[in-house]
Amino acid sequence: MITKSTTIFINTAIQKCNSLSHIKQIQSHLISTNLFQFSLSFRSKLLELTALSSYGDLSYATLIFSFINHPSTYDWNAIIRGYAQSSNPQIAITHFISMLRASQKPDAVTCSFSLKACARALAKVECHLIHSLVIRSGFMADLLLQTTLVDGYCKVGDFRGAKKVFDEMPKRDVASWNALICGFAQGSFPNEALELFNEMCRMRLKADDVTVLGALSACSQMGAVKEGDKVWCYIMEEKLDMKVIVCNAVIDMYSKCGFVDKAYDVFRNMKCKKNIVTWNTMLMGFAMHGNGVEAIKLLNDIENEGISPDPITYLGVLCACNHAGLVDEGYQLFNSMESKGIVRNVKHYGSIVDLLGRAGRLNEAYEIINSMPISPDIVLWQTLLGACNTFGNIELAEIASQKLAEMGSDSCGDFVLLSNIYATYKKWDDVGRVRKAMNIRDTKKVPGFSYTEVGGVLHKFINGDQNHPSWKDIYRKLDEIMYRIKEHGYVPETRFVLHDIGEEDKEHVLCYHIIKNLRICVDCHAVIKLVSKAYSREIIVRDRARFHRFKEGTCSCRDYW
DNA sequence: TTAGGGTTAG
Repeated sequence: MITKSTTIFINTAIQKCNSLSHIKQIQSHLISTNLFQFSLSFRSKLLELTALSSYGDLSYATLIFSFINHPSTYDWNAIIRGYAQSSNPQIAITHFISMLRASQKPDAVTCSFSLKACARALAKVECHLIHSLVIRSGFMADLLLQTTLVDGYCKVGDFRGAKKVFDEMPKRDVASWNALICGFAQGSFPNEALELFNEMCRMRLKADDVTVLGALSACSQMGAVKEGDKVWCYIMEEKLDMKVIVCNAVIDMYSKCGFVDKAYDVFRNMKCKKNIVTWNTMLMGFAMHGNGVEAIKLLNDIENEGISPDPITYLGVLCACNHAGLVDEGYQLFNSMESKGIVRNVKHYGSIVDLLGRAGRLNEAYEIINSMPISPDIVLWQTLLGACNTFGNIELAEIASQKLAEMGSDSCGDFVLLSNIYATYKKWDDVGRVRKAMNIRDTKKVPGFSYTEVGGVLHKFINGDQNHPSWKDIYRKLDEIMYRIKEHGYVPETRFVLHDIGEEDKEHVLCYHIIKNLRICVDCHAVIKLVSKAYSREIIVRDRARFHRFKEGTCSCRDYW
Protein backbone atom coordinates (compact mmCIF):
# COMPACT_ATOMS: atom_id res chain seq x y z
CA MET A 1 0.00 0.00 0.00
CA ILE A 2 1.40 3.34 -1.06
CA THR A 3 0.65 6.14 1.35
CA LYS A 4 -0.78 9.41 0.19
CA SER A 5 2.32 11.28 1.29
CA THR A 6 4.57 8.93 -0.71
CA THR A 7 2.43 9.53 -3.80
CA ILE A 8 2.66 13.29 -3.38
CA PHE A 9 6.38 13.08 -2.69
CA ILE A 10 7.17 11.05 -5.83
CA ASN A 11 4.80 12.98 -8.09
CA THR A 12 6.38 16.24 -6.99
CA ALA A 13 9.85 14.83 -7.60
CA ILE A 14 8.82 13.73 -11.10
CA GLN A 15 7.21 17.10 -11.83
CA LYS A 16 10.30 19.00 -10.75
CA CYS A 17 12.70 16.68 -12.50
CA ASN A 18 14.92 18.53 -14.97
CA SER A 19 18.08 16.50 -15.42
CA LEU A 20 19.28 12.98 -15.92
CA SER A 21 20.77 12.92 -12.43
CA HIS A 22 17.30 13.75 -11.00
CA ILE A 23 15.93 10.85 -12.99
CA LYS A 24 18.56 8.59 -11.50
CA GLN A 25 17.76 9.78 -7.97
CA ILE A 26 14.07 9.04 -8.44
CA GLN A 27 14.91 5.70 -9.97
CA SER A 28 17.09 4.68 -7.04
CA HIS A 29 14.34 5.76 -4.65
CA LEU A 30 11.79 3.62 -6.53
CA ILE A 31 14.15 0.63 -6.50
CA SER A 32 15.06 0.92 -2.83
CA THR A 33 11.41 1.22 -1.80
CA ASN A 34 10.43 -1.69 -4.06
CA LEU A 35 8.10 0.60 -6.01
CA PHE A 36 10.00 0.12 -9.29
CA GLN A 37 8.53 -3.29 -10.07
CA PHE A 38 5.18 -2.76 -8.38
CA SER A 39 4.09 0.83 -8.89
CA LEU A 40 3.36 0.85 -12.57
CA SER A 41 2.33 4.46 -12.76
CA PHE A 42 5.49 5.95 -11.20
CA ARG A 43 7.72 3.71 -13.23
CA SER A 44 6.02 4.52 -16.55
CA LYS A 45 6.20 8.22 -15.84
CA LEU A 46 9.87 7.94 -15.06
CA LEU A 47 10.49 5.92 -18.19
CA GLU A 48 8.61 8.46 -20.26
CA LEU A 49 10.69 11.29 -18.87
CA THR A 50 13.88 9.39 -19.63
CA ALA A 51 12.85 8.45 -23.15
CA LEU A 52 11.19 11.70 -24.21
CA SER A 53 12.34 14.74 -22.29
CA SER A 54 15.01 17.05 -23.65
CA TYR A 55 17.38 16.19 -20.81
CA GLY A 56 16.58 12.48 -21.04
CA ASP A 57 18.66 9.80 -22.64
CA LEU A 58 17.23 7.04 -24.81
CA SER A 59 19.97 4.56 -24.10
CA TYR A 60 19.46 5.10 -20.37
CA ALA A 61 15.71 4.62 -20.90
CA THR A 62 16.50 1.33 -22.60
CA LEU A 63 18.58 0.33 -19.60
CA ILE A 64 15.72 1.12 -17.20
CA PHE A 65 13.36 -0.77 -19.49
CA SER A 66 15.59 -3.84 -19.45
CA PHE A 67 15.25 -4.05 -15.65
CA ILE A 68 11.47 -4.20 -15.77
CA ASN A 69 10.30 -7.77 -15.20
CA HIS A 70 6.89 -7.40 -16.79
CA PRO A 71 6.63 -4.20 -18.83
CA SER A 72 3.14 -2.74 -19.07
CA THR A 73 1.65 -1.36 -22.29
CA TYR A 74 2.55 2.12 -21.01
CA ASP A 75 6.18 1.07 -20.59
CA TRP A 76 6.30 -0.35 -24.11
CA ASN A 77 4.61 2.75 -25.50
CA ALA A 78 7.12 5.05 -23.82
CA ILE A 79 10.11 3.21 -25.23
CA ILE A 80 8.59 2.81 -28.71
CA ARG A 81 7.59 6.47 -28.80
CA GLY A 82 11.07 7.54 -27.74
CA TYR A 83 12.75 5.58 -30.51
CA ALA A 84 10.08 6.50 -33.08
CA GLN A 85 11.09 10.13 -32.82
CA SER A 86 14.81 9.45 -32.48
CA SER A 87 17.41 9.37 -35.22
CA ASN A 88 17.09 5.60 -35.18
CA PRO A 89 13.39 4.84 -35.66
CA GLN A 90 14.14 1.29 -36.80
CA ILE A 91 14.77 0.39 -33.13
CA ALA A 92 11.19 1.38 -32.31
CA ILE A 93 10.00 -1.21 -34.80
CA THR A 94 12.29 -3.81 -33.24
CA HIS A 95 10.77 -3.05 -29.84
CA PHE A 96 7.29 -3.29 -31.30
CA ILE A 97 8.08 -6.76 -32.64
CA SER A 98 9.55 -7.77 -29.24
CA MET A 99 6.32 -6.60 -27.67
CA LEU A 100 4.30 -8.91 -29.92
CA ARG A 101 6.72 -11.78 -29.19
CA ALA A 102 6.28 -11.16 -25.46
CA SER A 103 2.55 -11.64 -26.03
CA GLN A 104 1.85 -8.15 -24.80
CA LYS A 105 -1.14 -6.69 -26.63
CA PRO A 106 -0.47 -3.35 -28.32
CA ASP A 107 -3.17 -0.71 -28.01
CA ALA A 108 -4.14 1.92 -30.56
CA VAL A 109 -1.50 4.26 -29.19
CA THR A 110 1.24 1.63 -29.59
CA CYS A 111 0.19 1.23 -33.21
CA SER A 112 0.27 4.97 -33.70
CA PHE A 113 3.84 5.34 -32.38
CA SER A 114 4.98 2.30 -34.34
CA LEU A 115 3.47 3.63 -37.56
CA LYS A 116 5.29 6.87 -37.02
CA ALA A 117 8.49 4.86 -36.66
CA CYS A 118 7.73 3.05 -39.95
CA ALA A 119 7.14 6.37 -41.67
CA ARG A 120 10.45 7.74 -40.49
CA ALA A 121 12.36 4.51 -41.17
CA LEU A 122 10.70 4.17 -44.62
CA ALA A 123 9.63 0.68 -43.56
CA LYS A 124 6.96 -0.26 -46.08
CA VAL A 125 6.53 -3.94 -45.17
CA GLU A 126 6.20 -3.17 -41.46
CA CYS A 127 3.69 -0.45 -42.24
CA HIS A 128 1.48 -3.02 -43.98
CA LEU A 129 1.96 -5.42 -41.07
CA ILE A 130 0.78 -2.87 -38.54
CA HIS A 131 -2.16 -1.97 -40.76
CA SER A 132 -3.33 -5.59 -40.71
CA LEU A 133 -2.80 -5.72 -36.96
CA VAL A 134 -4.87 -2.56 -36.59
CA ILE A 135 -7.71 -4.23 -38.50
CA ARG A 136 -7.45 -7.48 -36.51
CA SER A 137 -7.38 -5.60 -33.23
CA GLY A 138 -10.55 -3.70 -34.08
CA PHE A 139 -8.91 -0.27 -34.05
CA MET A 140 -10.01 0.71 -37.55
CA ALA A 141 -12.74 3.04 -36.28
CA ASP A 142 -10.11 5.24 -34.65
CA LEU A 143 -9.94 8.48 -36.66
CA LEU A 144 -6.52 9.47 -35.34
CA LEU A 145 -5.06 6.08 -36.12
CA GLN A 146 -6.51 6.13 -39.64
CA THR A 147 -4.86 9.48 -40.23
CA THR A 148 -1.56 8.10 -38.97
CA LEU A 149 -1.99 5.23 -41.41
CA VAL A 150 -2.59 7.60 -44.33
CA ASP A 151 0.48 9.58 -43.33
CA GLY A 152 2.54 6.43 -42.82
CA TYR A 153 1.61 4.98 -46.21
CA CYS A 154 2.55 8.24 -47.94
CA LYS A 155 5.87 8.49 -46.17
CA VAL A 156 6.88 4.93 -47.06
CA GLY A 157 5.92 5.68 -50.65
CA ASP A 158 2.73 3.61 -50.93
CA PHE A 159 0.41 6.30 -52.24
CA ARG A 160 -2.21 3.84 -53.43
CA GLY A 161 -2.37 2.38 -49.94
CA ALA A 162 -2.73 5.87 -48.50
CA LYS A 163 -5.51 6.80 -50.90
CA LYS A 164 -7.33 3.52 -50.18
CA VAL A 165 -7.31 4.06 -46.42
CA PHE A 166 -8.42 7.66 -46.96
CA ASP A 167 -11.23 6.68 -49.35
CA GLU A 168 -12.52 4.05 -46.95
CA MET A 169 -12.59 6.33 -43.93
CA PRO A 170 -16.19 6.69 -42.75
CA LYS A 171 -15.41 10.11 -41.33
CA ARG A 172 -12.63 12.54 -42.14
CA ASP A 173 -11.52 15.74 -40.51
CA VAL A 174 -9.09 18.39 -41.65
CA ALA A 175 -6.07 16.47 -40.33
CA SER A 176 -6.96 13.41 -42.43
CA TRP A 177 -7.22 15.58 -45.54
CA ASN A 178 -3.94 17.20 -44.63
CA ALA A 179 -2.20 13.86 -44.23
CA LEU A 180 -3.05 12.95 -47.82
CA ILE A 181 -2.55 16.41 -49.34
CA CYS A 182 0.82 16.92 -47.69
CA GLY A 183 1.72 13.29 -48.33
CA PHE A 184 1.13 13.71 -52.05
CA ALA A 185 2.89 17.06 -52.12
CA GLN A 186 5.97 15.72 -50.34
CA GLY A 187 5.90 12.59 -52.45
CA SER A 188 6.23 14.53 -55.71
CA PHE A 189 2.60 14.18 -56.72
CA PRO A 190 1.77 17.88 -56.75
CA ASN A 191 -1.05 17.43 -59.27
CA GLU A 192 -2.88 15.04 -56.98
CA ALA A 193 -2.23 17.23 -53.94
CA LEU A 194 -3.69 20.27 -55.65
CA GLU A 195 -6.69 18.32 -56.92
CA LEU A 196 -7.45 17.22 -53.38
CA PHE A 197 -7.09 20.76 -52.11
CA ASN A 198 -9.53 21.98 -54.76
CA GLU A 199 -11.91 19.15 -53.92
CA MET A 200 -11.78 20.23 -50.30
CA CYS A 201 -12.64 23.79 -51.32
CA ARG A 202 -15.51 22.58 -53.51
CA MET A 203 -16.87 20.61 -50.56
CA ARG A 204 -16.68 23.82 -48.53
CA LEU A 205 -14.48 22.15 -45.95
CA LYS A 206 -12.37 24.54 -43.96
CA ALA A 207 -8.71 24.23 -44.79
CA ASP A 208 -6.23 25.19 -42.08
CA ASP A 209 -2.60 26.29 -42.00
CA VAL A 210 -1.29 22.78 -42.60
CA THR A 211 -3.57 22.28 -45.61
CA VAL A 212 -2.34 25.44 -47.32
CA LEU A 213 1.26 24.44 -46.63
CA GLY A 214 0.64 21.28 -48.62
CA ALA A 215 -1.14 23.16 -51.40
CA LEU A 216 1.61 25.78 -51.61
CA SER A 217 4.28 23.11 -51.79
CA ALA A 218 2.38 21.56 -54.70
CA CYS A 219 2.17 24.91 -56.50
CA SER A 220 5.90 25.48 -55.99
CA GLN A 221 6.76 22.15 -57.53
CA MET A 222 4.53 22.72 -60.53
CA GLY A 223 5.43 26.36 -60.96
CA ALA A 224 1.68 26.89 -60.94
CA VAL A 225 1.49 30.55 -60.06
CA LYS A 226 -2.20 31.02 -60.86
CA GLU A 227 -3.10 28.21 -58.50
CA GLY A 228 -0.65 29.70 -56.03
CA ASP A 229 -2.42 33.07 -56.29
CA LYS A 230 -5.71 31.34 -55.45
CA VAL A 231 -4.19 29.69 -52.39
CA TRP A 232 -2.73 33.03 -51.30
CA CYS A 233 -6.20 34.66 -51.61
CA TYR A 234 -7.67 31.88 -49.52
CA ILE A 235 -4.95 32.38 -46.93
CA MET A 236 -5.73 36.08 -46.63
CA GLU A 237 -9.49 35.48 -46.48
CA GLU A 238 -9.05 32.99 -43.68
CA LYS A 239 -6.41 35.13 -41.95
CA LEU A 240 -3.94 32.27 -42.10
CA ASP A 241 -1.29 34.85 -42.96
CA MET A 242 -1.03 35.55 -39.25
CA LYS A 243 1.09 32.41 -39.06
CA VAL A 244 4.74 32.89 -39.94
CA ILE A 245 5.09 29.35 -41.24
CA VAL A 246 2.36 30.03 -43.82
CA CYS A 247 3.96 33.30 -44.96
CA ASN A 248 7.26 31.51 -45.34
CA ALA A 249 5.67 28.94 -47.60
CA VAL A 250 4.00 31.69 -49.67
CA ILE A 251 7.34 33.46 -50.15
CA ASP A 252 8.86 30.17 -51.19
CA MET A 253 5.99 29.45 -53.59
CA TYR A 254 6.27 32.79 -55.39
CA SER A 255 10.05 32.46 -55.62
CA LYS A 256 9.84 28.96 -57.02
CA CYS A 257 7.16 29.98 -59.49
CA GLY A 258 9.51 32.58 -60.90
CA PHE A 259 8.02 35.70 -59.27
CA VAL A 260 10.61 36.87 -56.82
CA ASP A 261 9.07 40.38 -56.78
CA LYS A 262 5.79 38.97 -55.52
CA ALA A 263 7.70 36.96 -52.95
CA TYR A 264 9.39 40.15 -51.77
CA ASP A 265 6.01 41.94 -51.56
CA VAL A 266 4.69 39.23 -49.28
CA PHE A 267 7.93 39.34 -47.28
CA ARG A 268 7.79 43.12 -46.75
CA ASN A 269 4.09 43.27 -45.89
CA MET A 270 3.98 40.43 -43.41
CA LYS A 271 1.71 41.08 -40.45
CA CYS A 272 3.37 38.52 -38.23
CA LYS A 273 6.89 38.42 -36.90
CA LYS A 274 9.54 37.07 -39.24
CA ASN A 275 11.71 34.22 -38.08
CA ILE A 276 15.05 32.99 -39.43
CA VAL A 277 13.28 30.68 -41.88
CA THR A 278 11.48 33.71 -43.35
CA TRP A 279 14.76 35.47 -43.99
CA ASN A 280 16.41 32.35 -45.33
CA THR A 281 13.51 31.63 -47.68
CA MET A 282 13.64 35.14 -49.10
CA LEU A 283 17.39 34.92 -49.42
CA MET A 284 17.10 31.65 -51.32
CA GLY A 285 14.49 33.29 -53.52
CA PHE A 286 16.95 36.01 -54.50
CA ALA A 287 19.62 33.36 -54.97
CA MET A 288 17.48 31.32 -57.34
CA HIS A 289 16.87 34.37 -59.46
CA GLY A 290 20.48 35.43 -59.55
CA ASN A 291 19.86 38.60 -57.51
CA GLY A 292 23.14 38.52 -55.66
CA VAL A 293 23.24 42.15 -54.57
CA GLU A 294 19.76 41.96 -53.01
CA ALA A 295 20.78 38.79 -51.19
CA ILE A 296 23.86 40.43 -49.67
CA LYS A 297 21.74 43.41 -48.67
CA LEU A 298 19.28 41.07 -47.00
CA LEU A 299 22.09 39.47 -45.01
CA ASN A 300 22.94 42.93 -43.66
CA ASP A 301 19.26 43.54 -42.86
CA ILE A 302 19.15 40.29 -40.88
CA GLU A 303 22.06 41.41 -38.75
CA ASN A 304 20.58 44.90 -38.29
CA GLU A 305 17.35 43.30 -37.07
CA GLY A 306 19.35 41.61 -34.34
CA ILE A 307 18.63 38.15 -35.67
CA SER A 308 21.48 35.64 -35.80
CA PRO A 309 22.09 34.18 -39.24
CA ASP A 310 22.34 30.39 -39.25
CA PRO A 311 24.20 27.98 -41.55
CA ILE A 312 21.32 28.04 -44.05
CA THR A 313 21.48 31.83 -44.25
CA TYR A 314 25.08 31.59 -45.33
CA LEU A 315 24.33 28.79 -47.74
CA GLY A 316 21.68 31.03 -49.31
CA VAL A 317 23.93 34.03 -49.65
CA LEU A 318 26.78 31.93 -51.05
CA CYS A 319 24.38 30.41 -53.50
CA ALA A 320 23.24 33.91 -54.50
CA CYS A 321 26.81 35.07 -55.10
CA ASN A 322 27.30 31.91 -57.08
CA HIS A 323 24.39 32.50 -59.44
CA ALA A 324 25.18 36.17 -59.81
CA GLY A 325 28.84 35.60 -60.51
CA LEU A 326 29.89 37.61 -57.44
CA VAL A 327 32.98 35.52 -56.95
CA ASP A 328 35.05 37.76 -54.68
CA GLU A 329 32.07 38.74 -52.52
CA GLY A 330 31.11 35.09 -52.11
CA TYR A 331 34.64 34.07 -51.29
CA GLN A 332 34.89 36.83 -48.70
CA LEU A 333 31.61 35.79 -47.08
CA PHE A 334 32.77 32.18 -47.01
CA ASN A 335 35.94 33.25 -45.23
CA SER A 336 34.03 35.40 -42.75
CA MET A 337 31.83 32.55 -41.58
CA GLU A 338 34.11 31.30 -38.86
CA SER A 339 34.39 34.71 -37.20
CA LYS A 340 30.58 34.88 -37.17
CA GLY A 341 30.44 31.59 -35.32
CA ILE A 342 28.91 29.66 -38.22
CA VAL A 343 30.29 26.17 -38.63
CA ARG A 344 30.79 25.30 -42.29
CA ASN A 345 29.20 22.11 -43.51
CA VAL A 346 29.69 20.15 -46.71
CA LYS A 347 27.06 22.22 -48.52
CA HIS A 348 28.96 25.43 -47.85
CA TYR A 349 32.05 23.82 -49.31
CA GLY A 350 29.96 22.60 -52.24
CA SER A 351 28.76 26.12 -52.86
CA ILE A 352 32.21 27.70 -52.75
CA VAL A 353 33.68 25.01 -55.00
CA ASP A 354 30.86 25.71 -57.44
CA LEU A 355 31.48 29.46 -57.17
CA LEU A 356 35.20 29.18 -57.89
CA GLY A 357 34.69 26.41 -60.40
CA ARG A 358 32.25 28.38 -62.49
CA ALA A 359 34.59 31.32 -62.48
CA GLY A 360 37.26 29.05 -63.90
CA ARG A 361 39.35 29.13 -60.72
CA LEU A 362 39.64 25.36 -60.72
CA ASN A 363 42.90 25.01 -58.87
CA GLU A 364 41.66 27.14 -55.98
CA ALA A 365 38.50 25.04 -55.86
CA TYR A 366 40.60 21.89 -55.76
CA GLU A 367 42.79 23.35 -53.01
CA ILE A 368 39.71 24.06 -50.91
CA ILE A 369 38.56 20.47 -51.29
CA ASN A 370 41.98 19.25 -50.22
CA SER A 371 42.09 21.48 -47.15
CA MET A 372 38.55 20.72 -45.94
CA PRO A 373 38.31 19.55 -42.31
CA ILE A 374 35.35 17.34 -43.27
CA SER A 375 35.29 14.71 -45.98
CA PRO A 376 34.00 15.81 -49.38
CA ASP A 377 30.88 14.06 -50.62
CA ILE A 378 29.86 12.85 -54.07
CA VAL A 379 28.10 16.10 -55.00
CA LEU A 380 31.24 18.09 -54.28
CA TRP A 381 33.34 16.03 -56.69
CA GLN A 382 30.55 16.19 -59.23
CA THR A 383 30.57 19.97 -58.94
CA LEU A 384 34.30 20.07 -59.62
CA LEU A 385 33.87 17.65 -62.51
CA GLY A 386 31.16 19.88 -63.98
CA ALA A 387 33.47 22.90 -63.80
CA CYS A 388 36.27 20.88 -65.41
CA ASN A 389 33.87 20.12 -68.23
CA THR A 390 33.08 23.78 -68.74
CA PHE A 391 36.72 24.81 -68.80
CA GLY A 392 38.13 21.69 -70.41
CA ASN A 393 40.50 20.69 -67.60
CA ILE A 394 41.23 17.05 -68.33
CA GLU A 395 43.76 16.56 -65.55
CA LEU A 396 41.45 17.62 -62.70
CA ALA A 397 38.48 15.92 -64.35
CA GLU A 398 40.34 12.63 -64.19
CA ILE A 399 41.09 13.15 -60.49
CA ALA A 400 37.45 13.98 -59.75
CA SER A 401 36.23 11.00 -61.77
CA GLN A 402 38.64 8.74 -59.92
CA LYS A 403 37.30 9.98 -56.58
CA LEU A 404 33.74 9.49 -57.76
CA ALA A 405 34.52 5.93 -58.81
CA GLU A 406 36.16 5.25 -55.43
CA MET A 407 33.06 6.57 -53.69
CA GLY A 408 30.90 4.18 -55.68
CA SER A 409 29.02 6.77 -57.69
CA ASP A 410 27.18 5.04 -60.51
CA SER A 411 25.63 8.17 -61.91
CA CYS A 412 25.56 8.25 -65.68
CA GLY A 413 26.10 12.01 -65.56
CA ASP A 414 29.62 11.63 -64.12
CA PHE A 415 30.68 9.42 -67.00
CA VAL A 416 28.99 11.64 -69.54
CA LEU A 417 30.85 14.69 -68.25
CA LEU A 418 34.23 12.99 -68.40
CA SER A 419 33.45 11.58 -71.79
CA ASN A 420 32.38 15.02 -73.02
CA ILE A 421 35.68 16.51 -71.95
CA TYR A 422 37.54 13.84 -73.92
CA ALA A 423 35.18 14.40 -76.84
CA THR A 424 35.91 18.13 -76.81
CA TYR A 425 39.58 17.33 -77.35
CA LYS A 426 38.69 14.60 -79.83
CA LYS A 427 40.24 11.90 -77.63
CA TRP A 428 37.96 9.21 -78.99
CA ASP A 429 39.91 6.32 -77.45
CA ASP A 430 39.29 7.75 -74.02
CA VAL A 431 35.64 8.36 -74.89
CA GLY A 432 35.39 4.71 -75.82
CA ARG A 433 37.05 3.66 -72.57
CA VAL A 434 34.54 5.67 -70.53
CA ARG A 435 31.65 4.25 -72.51
CA LYS A 436 32.90 0.74 -71.87
CA ALA A 437 33.19 1.48 -68.14
CA MET A 438 29.61 2.78 -68.22
CA ASN A 439 28.37 -0.46 -69.73
CA ILE A 440 30.32 -2.62 -67.30
CA ARG A 441 29.05 -0.73 -64.29
CA ASP A 442 25.49 -0.57 -65.57
CA THR A 443 25.23 3.10 -64.69
CA LYS A 444 21.86 4.56 -63.89
CA LYS A 445 20.69 7.21 -66.27
CA VAL A 446 18.40 9.84 -64.87
CA PRO A 447 16.02 10.59 -67.71
CA GLY A 448 15.82 14.25 -68.66
CA PHE A 449 12.34 15.63 -68.26
CA SER A 450 10.47 18.88 -68.15
CA TYR A 451 7.19 20.06 -66.76
CA THR A 452 4.84 22.71 -67.84
CA GLU A 453 1.62 23.72 -66.18
CA VAL A 454 -1.49 24.82 -68.03
CA GLY A 455 -4.67 25.70 -66.15
CA GLY A 456 -3.60 23.96 -62.98
CA VAL A 457 -2.76 20.72 -64.80
CA LEU A 458 0.78 19.48 -64.98
CA HIS A 459 2.16 18.20 -68.29
CA LYS A 460 5.30 16.17 -68.03
CA PHE A 461 7.60 15.39 -70.91
CA ILE A 462 10.40 12.88 -70.80
CA ASN A 463 13.16 13.37 -73.36
CA GLY A 464 11.82 12.11 -76.70
CA ASP A 465 8.64 10.47 -75.34
CA GLN A 466 5.28 10.07 -77.06
CA ASN A 467 3.12 9.82 -73.96
CA HIS A 468 1.25 13.09 -74.16
CA PRO A 469 -2.19 12.85 -75.82
CA SER A 470 -1.24 15.69 -78.17
CA TRP A 471 2.31 14.52 -78.78
CA LYS A 472 2.04 14.71 -82.59
CA ASP A 473 0.95 18.35 -82.52
CA ILE A 474 3.66 19.14 -80.00
CA TYR A 475 6.43 17.63 -82.10
CA ARG A 476 5.06 19.35 -85.20
CA LYS A 477 5.25 22.64 -83.33
CA LEU A 478 8.78 21.84 -82.20
CA ASP A 479 9.78 21.26 -85.81
CA GLU A 480 8.33 24.62 -86.72
CA ILE A 481 10.18 26.27 -83.83
CA MET A 482 13.47 24.70 -84.85
CA TYR A 483 12.97 25.86 -88.41
CA ARG A 484 12.18 29.37 -87.29
CA ILE A 485 15.08 29.76 -84.89
CA LYS A 486 17.49 28.52 -87.52
CA GLU A 487 16.41 31.54 -89.51
CA HIS A 488 17.51 33.53 -86.47
CA GLY A 489 20.93 31.95 -86.65
CA TYR A 490 20.59 28.84 -84.49
CA VAL A 491 23.49 26.45 -84.79
CA PRO A 492 23.11 23.36 -82.61
CA GLU A 493 25.74 23.09 -79.89
CA THR A 494 27.00 19.59 -80.51
CA ARG A 495 30.08 19.67 -78.36
CA PHE A 496 28.33 18.12 -75.39
CA VAL A 497 27.09 14.97 -77.04
CA LEU A 498 28.51 11.75 -75.79
CA HIS A 499 29.08 9.81 -78.98
CA ASP A 500 31.48 10.27 -81.84
CA ILE A 501 28.93 10.54 -84.64
CA GLY A 502 28.36 12.70 -87.68
CA GLU A 503 27.16 16.28 -87.35
CA GLU A 504 23.75 15.53 -88.81
CA ASP A 505 22.99 12.80 -86.31
CA LYS A 506 24.21 14.91 -83.44
CA GLU A 507 21.83 17.65 -84.36
CA HIS A 508 18.98 15.18 -84.40
CA VAL A 509 19.85 14.03 -80.89
CA LEU A 510 19.66 17.59 -79.64
CA CYS A 511 16.78 19.04 -81.53
CA TYR A 512 13.93 17.80 -79.34
CA HIS A 513 15.87 18.39 -76.20
CA ILE A 514 14.28 21.50 -74.71
CA ILE A 515 14.46 21.76 -70.94
CA LYS A 516 16.42 19.66 -68.52
CA ASN A 517 15.43 18.55 -65.06
CA LEU A 518 19.08 18.87 -64.16
CA ARG A 519 20.93 22.05 -64.91
CA ILE A 520 20.00 23.63 -68.19
CA CYS A 521 22.46 22.74 -70.92
CA VAL A 522 24.24 25.07 -73.32
CA ASP A 523 22.12 24.01 -76.26
CA CYS A 524 18.77 24.40 -74.48
CA HIS A 525 19.83 27.79 -73.28
CA ALA A 526 20.72 28.95 -76.78
CA VAL A 527 17.48 27.55 -78.21
CA ILE A 528 15.24 29.21 -75.66
CA LYS A 529 16.97 32.55 -76.08
CA LEU A 530 16.21 32.42 -79.79
CA VAL A 531 12.65 31.22 -79.24
CA SER A 532 12.02 34.18 -76.95
CA LYS A 533 13.23 36.43 -79.76
CA ALA A 534 11.58 34.69 -82.70
CA TYR A 535 8.20 34.53 -80.96
CA SER A 536 8.52 37.70 -78.86
CA ARG A 537 7.68 35.74 -75.76
CA GLU A 538 9.02 35.87 -72.27
CA ILE A 539 9.92 32.36 -71.20
CA ILE A 540 10.68 31.39 -67.65
CA VAL A 541 12.66 28.24 -67.12
CA ARG A 542 13.42 26.72 -63.79
CA ASP A 543 16.19 24.22 -63.86
CA ARG A 544 17.45 22.23 -60.96
CA ALA A 545 19.37 25.09 -59.45
CA ARG A 546 17.86 28.40 -60.53
CA PHE A 547 15.68 30.49 -62.78
CA HIS A 548 16.31 31.71 -66.26
CA ARG A 549 14.07 34.43 -67.61
CA PHE A 550 14.36 34.69 -71.38
CA LYS A 551 13.27 37.86 -73.10
CA GLU A 552 14.04 39.28 -76.55
CA GLY A 553 16.86 36.83 -77.08
CA THR A 554 18.66 37.36 -73.76
CA CYS A 555 18.54 35.60 -70.42
CA SER A 556 18.38 37.01 -66.91
CA CYS A 557 21.39 34.89 -65.94
CA ARG A 558 23.45 36.87 -68.45
CA ASP A 559 24.71 33.52 -69.71
CA TYR A 560 26.38 32.80 -66.40
CA TRP A 561 24.96 29.72 -64.72
C1' DT B 1 -0.09 9.42 -17.43
C1' DT B 2 1.08 8.40 -23.42
C1' DA B 3 -1.89 9.41 -30.32
C1' DG B 4 -3.01 12.29 -36.21
C1' DG B 5 -1.46 16.42 -40.57
C1' DG B 6 3.65 21.12 -41.34
C1' DT B 7 8.10 26.21 -43.73
C1' DT B 8 14.14 27.42 -45.77
C1' DA B 9 19.23 23.82 -48.08
C1' DG B 10 25.03 22.87 -53.00
